[in-house]
Amino acid sequence: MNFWLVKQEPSQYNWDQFVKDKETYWDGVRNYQARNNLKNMRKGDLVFFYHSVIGKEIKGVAKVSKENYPDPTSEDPNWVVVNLKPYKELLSPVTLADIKSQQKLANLALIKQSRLSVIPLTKSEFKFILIMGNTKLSDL
DNA sequence: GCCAACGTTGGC
DNA sequence: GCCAACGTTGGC
Repeated sequence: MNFWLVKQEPSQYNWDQFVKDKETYWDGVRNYQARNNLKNMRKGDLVFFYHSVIGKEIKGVAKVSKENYPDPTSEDPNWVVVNLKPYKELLSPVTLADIKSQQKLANLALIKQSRLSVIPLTKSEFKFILIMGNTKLSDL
């Protein structure tokens, strides 16, 4: 299983809307590095949902429910989406400031490449952030 | 609201 | 193929 983090501005699409929708396709990725990460997602992978600009915090965990397919919002076959389902809300959201204060997380692309919107994480990074969020997952 | 970082575009 | 100009993202 692999671990990821996706970013979105909550004014455009936020965690609460995602929970209401029950499932969504993650569209609008127009960056090759982020696109390549989308393509590497496998069904069942766990994905942090991060609110950029407003809040700047990880709100919850999503699960990949469908692997990459062409982005229905683009004519260009280069771009793909995956389907995500809400899996678990973090008991306490983990802020960017929290993450920056942790030496263990200093190598996260979230910090190093602030413009990348789809980011891979290691299992230990993922687990560490879950602990920071006071959240346990039964299948980890 | 500003600006640094970075990706993309287009002229040469 | 290089690089300047420009646009976008996102933290502060």
